[in-house]
Amino acid sequence: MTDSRRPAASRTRPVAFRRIRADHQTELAEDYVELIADLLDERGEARGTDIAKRLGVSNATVVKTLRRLQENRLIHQEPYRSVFLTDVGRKMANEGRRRHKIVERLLVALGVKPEIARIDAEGLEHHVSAHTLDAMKRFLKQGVRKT
Amino acid sequence: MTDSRRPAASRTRPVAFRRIRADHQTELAEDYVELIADLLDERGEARGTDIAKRLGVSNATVVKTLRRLQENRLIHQEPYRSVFLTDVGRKMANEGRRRHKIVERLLVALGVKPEIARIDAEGLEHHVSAHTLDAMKRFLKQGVRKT
DNA sequence: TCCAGATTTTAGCATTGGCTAAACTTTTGT
DNA sequence: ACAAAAGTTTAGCCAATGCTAAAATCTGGA
Repeated sequence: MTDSRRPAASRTRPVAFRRIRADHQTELAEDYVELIADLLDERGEARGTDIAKRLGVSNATVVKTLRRLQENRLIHQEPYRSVFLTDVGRKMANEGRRRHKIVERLLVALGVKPEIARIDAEGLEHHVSAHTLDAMKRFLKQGVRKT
Repeated sequence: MTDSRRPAASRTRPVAFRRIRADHQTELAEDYVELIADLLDERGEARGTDIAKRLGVSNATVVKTLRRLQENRLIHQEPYRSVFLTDVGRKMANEGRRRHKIVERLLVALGVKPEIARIDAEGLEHHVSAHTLDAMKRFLKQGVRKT
């Protein structure tokens, strides 16, 4: 077909879009475990209501999502009790925080206002590949260079 | 409550998460119109099947999504015919391309490999605020410097 | 202790975005 | 011109993520 004559961008696209769809699946899970980790650190427990408040969604939605996270062994919880992270969940939370920090620091280094950097980083962190994250880290560490 | 004693990050979160959920709603629409714009530029028409191939989803899914886009006046199409963009759709596509280009160029400037920059930019472009985009533009324009 | 108020979960609904298989058009080759 | 092939749409399914209202459970104060 005309395929070989198409610009490379066209052929890479399905890959990119497939990854985005995959990322979206883990995105919510990551947000939850990070938030739960924060709450546990801050106050030793993480109740559904607190999660709901910070995420800006209803209680019922949180309950339903937590059930799924529990099925995926990221958290455990008994009815009417606080949520806790499994080892897997804790690891995911740490990984998320790490990414978040790097992205946020990068934005600030670029001159983005801190409050905005925090908000944007929340959305961006889930779509940064390992390679890009490394590049960001390198950039932050060693000042700069440019073409 | 304890609210005033919580770190600022906690209080900003609902804002961030709400924006992310909102972004997700427009994300698919933006991807579609950008893709349609590309196809129209490349070959003068954009058929459902081409969109499906590039997005990596089934034909049926594309049909269903296009119906929604048409309801939202972003595209128009007659059955069994090519899709076209409305003025609104065209504007959205241009805006998306602009953001995409800046993000991709920034990643490359940071040392990310071009293929990876392209893929990552596809996921990142929807979560970059106007302010952050400006910062990126400024950074790209004036070479570099660092704290 | 025990019940009233607060908290949490369940029930039930809607929308989005995915799929496959079947039905329907359009196009093409003889 | 028309039948077979190719392309497109419809039908009907599923899972995820959101909601409100009702039911269930927990807890603190009398």
